[in-house]
Amino acid sequence: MRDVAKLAGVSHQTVSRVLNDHPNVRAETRARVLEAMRSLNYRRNLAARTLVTRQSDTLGIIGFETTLFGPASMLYGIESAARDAGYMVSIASVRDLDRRQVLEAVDRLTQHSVDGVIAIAPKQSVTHALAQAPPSLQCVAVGGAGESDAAPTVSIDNALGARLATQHLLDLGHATVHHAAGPPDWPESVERIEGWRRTLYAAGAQVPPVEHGWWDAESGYAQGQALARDPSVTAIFCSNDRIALGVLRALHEAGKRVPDDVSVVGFDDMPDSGYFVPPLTTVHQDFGELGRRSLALLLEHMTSAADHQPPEQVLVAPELIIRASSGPSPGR
Amino acid sequence: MRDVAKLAGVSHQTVSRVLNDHPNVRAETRARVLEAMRSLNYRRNLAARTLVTRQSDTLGIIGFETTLFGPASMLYGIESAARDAGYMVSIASVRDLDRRQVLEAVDRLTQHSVDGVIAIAPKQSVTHALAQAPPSLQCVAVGGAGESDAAPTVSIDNALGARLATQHLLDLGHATVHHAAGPPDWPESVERIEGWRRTLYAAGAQVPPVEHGWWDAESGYAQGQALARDPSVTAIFCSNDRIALGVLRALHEAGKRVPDDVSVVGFDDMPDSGYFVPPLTTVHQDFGELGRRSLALLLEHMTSAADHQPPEQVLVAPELIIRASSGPSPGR
DNA sequence: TCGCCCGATGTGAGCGCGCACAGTGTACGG
DNA sequence: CCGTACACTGTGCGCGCTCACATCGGGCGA
Repeated sequence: MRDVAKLAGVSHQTVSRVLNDHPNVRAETRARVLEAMRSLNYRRNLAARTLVTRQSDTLGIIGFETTLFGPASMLYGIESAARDAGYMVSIASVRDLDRRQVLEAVDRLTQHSVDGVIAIAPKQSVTHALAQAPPSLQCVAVGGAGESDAAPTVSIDNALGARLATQHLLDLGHATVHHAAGPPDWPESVERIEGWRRTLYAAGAQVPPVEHGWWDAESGYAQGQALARDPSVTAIFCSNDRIALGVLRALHEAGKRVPDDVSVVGFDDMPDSGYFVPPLTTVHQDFGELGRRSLALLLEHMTSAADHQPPEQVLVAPELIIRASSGPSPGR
Repeated sequence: MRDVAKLAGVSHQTVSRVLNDHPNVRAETRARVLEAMRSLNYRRNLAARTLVTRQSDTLGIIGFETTLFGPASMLYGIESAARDAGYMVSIASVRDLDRRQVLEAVDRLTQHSVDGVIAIAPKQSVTHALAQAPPSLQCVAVGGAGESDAAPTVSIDNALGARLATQHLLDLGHATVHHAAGPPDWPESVERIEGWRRTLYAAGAQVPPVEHGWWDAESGYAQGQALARDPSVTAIFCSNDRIALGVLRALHEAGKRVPDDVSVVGFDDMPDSGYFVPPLTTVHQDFGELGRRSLALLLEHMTSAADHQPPEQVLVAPELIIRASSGPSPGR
């Protein structure tokens, strides 16, 4: 920077002003400085800037299961929104969502002086842990938990999605809708169950028992095999597309035709779910939007850190995508 | 730090020594300093450290299509290996792989003074761009291109994978193997084609013409429809699992049974490919290993920056996973 | 004409660390 | 008894930048 100042014939402070777009610099001077910067191929040292301003223009992301499509998409959404806002992002992945690991991740990010943290946080333990973070650090949770008491949250309206799926199947004439659920300790899973249950209840339909599983096709396959044995099952709402994939295979192997004998609906709208056999009716989540909204929320909280509003909560509406896997009830 | 020094009754330098594990500190002194750090809840300011040491303990990752399973897995592999090695990672995603965007990403990372860069770089344009990065910045490319002239590279042995798949089908008695390829300008796709072609050639089998497509199921579906029309097709090697998914659907809709009429083999071993209908025989890539190896290679190059070895190239061997989608040739 | 204000620029300090070097005390051999 | 060696600790400095303040000069109203 000193070299630039010397070459442009100004003081280092004027260079700094040009760098930071201060208004009170004569246009000609600014041009001369810019020219000097270019010819010296100067780049400012952000570490020094961070040292004095105490802000790094870097955001931290606490990632969980980021190899899965949903989290990976959120990550991408956050990163690209952050770039547009002039922020860099650093990642701290977490193998499990227990308090210790989350706090450790927050700590690593803090050490590297991030200005804020977005946690991909499908379980409540994360928001709880986040509440223990230094209060000067703004945190936002994105992903799972609807009801957050600690941190501001952005999530999909899972209950709405479940309602859309369930109602769609009821409208097709199915007497009731069975559910292949995700893990019981994930709020996303729980909220989808609730949405499904309430919709059935509102329609006066019988509410079948729920089997829990993991989020993958293996679990869906197991649940599907059980459901295929029950002849009264004509419609299955699956808690995500991977589970639906397993259910589809189980039904196929049991000789049940989809959608003629049984209708299946998923959740997520994974990239290729339109090419399952048959193409899967599912609930589309806009993960990119989720990322963008969470970034916006974080930035908002960062600028107005003084006034302590109650933690906000943003819900993003999902959308039902109707494909071939759902059709009229066979009895109709 | 000054406060810690005061509380422990030592100088700031001694505190620094404790922080950096210098040997020449009396055990008792070290304990006193550590105690002071704990009681003041002291964390060292890494920005200041970076400023003086000129290294940030941060690595940059240039990401491309990180919502897909493969890149997302590499990202995760790199990140977790980096954490174990004491590094933080920052991400710079890139929408397209043209030189400008890649250089821009390198620039952003450089500004934030990363110590090295790993590029998830399935196309050669990236390694070329990487060569233009400041020579002080160590770069490693991971993912696609076998033949790199510029940067050290870690990639899957695509040709080997293709050979395993093709040979497997030939061994089952198929007269030849058709190929549903990926995009023609991706080295991964090209190398798989080459491996497939060479295997057929070595076996004296006829080499069918190749159709190119994108990496998704939609493209596989289109290719599959064309292949289903040709009664001589009994075996199809797909350039990835998503293409295979589309091919499976096309075959199913055309009334072809898998594997009775046509065998299908994929590439990637995506999480749920074992639950396709039927479960997909495929070539397993260890993306996590890829990430770890690339990190190791980068660190190696960073420590011995002086001696300019020719750019290394690491190949990771894939593995054939045999499932139900491949079986004996119907004519046999 | 004088004084005042404001835009444009320069000066010095210090952010929190690690490095080079200078000290201090203790042990040991001559 | 002194000198040397070594283990341990302290002192100043500067990394590159921004902030608060000082300075300078010209335009404008009284």
